Amino acid sequence: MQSIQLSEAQKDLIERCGVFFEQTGMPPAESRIMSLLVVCDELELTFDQVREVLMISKSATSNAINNLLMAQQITYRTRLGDRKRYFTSNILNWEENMVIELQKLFRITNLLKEVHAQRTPETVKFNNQLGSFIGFMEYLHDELPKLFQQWQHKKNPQI
Amino acid sequence: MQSIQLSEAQKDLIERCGVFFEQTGMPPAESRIMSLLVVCDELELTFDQVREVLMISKSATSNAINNLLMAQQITYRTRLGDRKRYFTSNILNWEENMVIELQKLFRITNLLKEVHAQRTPETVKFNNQLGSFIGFMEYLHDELPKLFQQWQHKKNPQI
DNA sequence: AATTTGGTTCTGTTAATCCTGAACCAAAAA
DNA sequence: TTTTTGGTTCAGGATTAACAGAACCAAATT
Repeated sequence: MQSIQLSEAQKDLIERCGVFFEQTGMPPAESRIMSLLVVCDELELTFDQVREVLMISKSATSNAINNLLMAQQITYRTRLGDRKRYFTSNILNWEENMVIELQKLFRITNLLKEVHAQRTPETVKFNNQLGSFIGFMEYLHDELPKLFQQWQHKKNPQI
Repeated sequence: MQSIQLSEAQKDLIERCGVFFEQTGMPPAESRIMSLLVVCDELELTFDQVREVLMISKSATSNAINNLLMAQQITYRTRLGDRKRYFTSNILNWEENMVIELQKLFRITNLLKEVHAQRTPETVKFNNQLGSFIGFMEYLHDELPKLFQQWQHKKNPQI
């Protein structure tokens, strides 16, 4: 098995990115795998390369990888005549990811609409402020896709 | 102690909003307090009202409230000649909150810049895509405040 | 001075998370 | 047919999180 090497700087960066992902609620092993796949020189790593360089057990590696696959955070490809899977970070498919994250964010808007609808009419100011917040969320929901298109156009003016 | 009443619809809504907050990484008790304070008819609740209606212990209430205060998710006011604190949701100060959330989001941009800076020059396409992602995050960082201003202007055209 | 109020802090329990190591398995290779 | 490869699944173990209950405390009230 071709084991991979990391510089001290890379190891440090993986740990720090790992902490970031942990702070977003991702478990430690998954967080490090995410980080490893963007930091290391190799574009794709096998199960065993991940396991070895991160020094985690096979079962932890298996579960973490499968969770990341299900969460669409990583992908893999295969090669003809080779049973191994070659895993890559999905961070560069960030357009899709961002859409998913935004959908999550806007779930709160729907809940807040329910809250707004059931509130006592007594608290006029509170209700108005809540309505205003909901309004802004809906504004964002409409405008963010446009912002994305503008950015694409700025990058590729010919389109 | 003036204990508060909730309709069945309100109880259900509190649980569902609570689950939403839990999914963002907030502990159960804190999640329910957050939800209670936007759903219930009263604009402000005391320590004991929260404790009683949510059926949690004094210590759990104390810790949850103090965590929410530190995280700026709730606030309280006091009344002259009254030792109790009256807690309110800070969700309507969402402008500030959104700025804080965005700062968190952009912490990943800084990490990704470090990743980009240390990457092997061999992987040209990957590096370019990473650079492109960073570019979009920085674009968002610049444009989101403008979007917010546009919305305010749309709401209050006289300003 | 004793009690009540409005909490905080400490200790212990339960429950959940995250991991290891071992057993296991199917497909491929020897 | 046996062994190796590339994993998965299962049975615990360690750590951490979240809460309850009780003791505690200072300020105010009686």
